[in-house]
Amino acid sequence: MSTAHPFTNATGSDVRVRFCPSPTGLPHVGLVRTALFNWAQARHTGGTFVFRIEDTDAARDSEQSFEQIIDGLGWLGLDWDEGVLKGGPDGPYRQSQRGEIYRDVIERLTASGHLYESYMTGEEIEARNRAEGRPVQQGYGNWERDPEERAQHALEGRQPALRLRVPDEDLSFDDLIRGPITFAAGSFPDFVVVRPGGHPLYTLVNPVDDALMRITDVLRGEDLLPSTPRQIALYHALIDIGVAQWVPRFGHMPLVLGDGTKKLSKRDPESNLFLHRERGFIPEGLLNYLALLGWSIGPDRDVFSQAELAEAFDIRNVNPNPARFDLKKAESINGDHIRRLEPGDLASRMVPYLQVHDVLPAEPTAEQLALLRELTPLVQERMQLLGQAPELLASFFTTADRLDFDEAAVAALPKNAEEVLAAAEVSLAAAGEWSVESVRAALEGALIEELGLKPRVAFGPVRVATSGRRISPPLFESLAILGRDETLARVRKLRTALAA
RNA sequence: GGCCCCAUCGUUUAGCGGCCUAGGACGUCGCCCUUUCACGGCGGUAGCACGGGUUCGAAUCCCGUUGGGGUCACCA
Repeated sequence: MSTAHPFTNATGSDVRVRFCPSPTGLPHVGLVRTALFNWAQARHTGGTFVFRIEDTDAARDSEQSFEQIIDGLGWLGLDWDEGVLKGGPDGPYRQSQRGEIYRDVIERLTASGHLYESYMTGEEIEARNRAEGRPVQQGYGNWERDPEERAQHALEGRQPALRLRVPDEDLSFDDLIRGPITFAAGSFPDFVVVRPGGHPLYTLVNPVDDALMRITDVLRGEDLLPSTPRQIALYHALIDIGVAQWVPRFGHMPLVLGDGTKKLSKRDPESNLFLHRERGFIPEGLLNYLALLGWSIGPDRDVFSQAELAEAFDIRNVNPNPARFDLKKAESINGDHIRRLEPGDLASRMVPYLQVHDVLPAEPTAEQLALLRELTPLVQERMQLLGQAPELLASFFTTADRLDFDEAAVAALPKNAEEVLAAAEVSLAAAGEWSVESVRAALEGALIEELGLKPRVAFGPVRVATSGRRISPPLFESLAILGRDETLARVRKLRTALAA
């Protein structure tokens, strides 16, 4: 490796990483994982996290997608130090606003002979490969390095693209995750960096911005590994003209796979960040699970906070194997994090989910919020997703006359359900002060002791009557919260329904 | 096809030459707790792809095979 083109050896607070998505489509989990690992590396080293937007493809980029990415990062609590919406010394941070900067670099690269004009179209390249008996997949043959070749096409008055003249030497780098990797000289041809008409491409602007923003560690998906030697070649050119001082380190993170063996596709619903949010993942849980895709905080442990992640994370400990997105495990981790929340916090987080399902109105009353807070401990241990809250809690925010009984739950009731309910009604009506203990005493006395029923048979009908469901929060606690009148009304309602 | 990457239970991960008769978690199965569902507890199931080396000793190092994946745009 030539000493003229050194790699960086930055450590600690000199580390600079970046996240630079292209705003095309919905944020997906692979994108989030990339952001997360970059964030974690910056926070762990005490370095700087730069957030840049690569919107150089007007045909595919959208403002909506940009806003969704901002929304997603904000929701997850992945904050950046320099970049979009925040500013910094190297702005602007949207590539669509950096045209002047690229024009200048392109001019200097051309003047120094690193770029040359290329007039051949894709069809011409293919035709020539066929004519010369080369495999078409080999692509461009660097023919226009020869000024005479160029001149022929130029005469036709065409606009040239610009290609980087790649060095005729092996290109190696020490991948932070995979170790030493070498690409042999000649394994890729001179590539286009500027379209005819002057529009710069990703192949140029990505390394140029990384250089200008003095990025030290490029952490990205494994799918970009094959393009790394091209970027290093460009870096060498940028060092030659004084735009860059060194080549960054690279770390290629394993791909996130879908159900099969294939990369998680954007079409796959499991890849959609917002779908997970809608289903009730909390940021703590999703972040924790995503971190587990390729990384581990240590043996015998897999539930941790974002702060603990930052404390322990090191990109060099990331496992190079591709990892499958396992929704079951993700939900389990999420459930663990829900259990870690303060009840008051959990209650507030459930509100939007309850509103979507009309369990709560857009403007809940203080009484409703207090009731929700009171109910939270009853459901906290039986949820993996916030989206499960409406099903569990709906019956507490309605009245007997509007309560619906789940058909399957009613159908599964024992034959003597009506008799059970009658006994329950009498005993509950006669119970003294209404409390968890008095409700328990009344029901156990009437159903277990007097009727001699098994608890399962005894309490099932009462549960269905009061919650409308087969599954509910703990029964006695639920009844205590519902109150005597409401409880009795519901028991009577189910009795009537069964008698009909 | 060329180039490149990867290879431990179904999944994910620990393991960085002896601590491994390979550990954890999710899943799954059984049991306990229990008024449902959960939570929790206990126990079971199941893995180093294969073949050569190197070494006193290999899941760990090297080579090969096989398998999987990525990438080969005037997209990013």
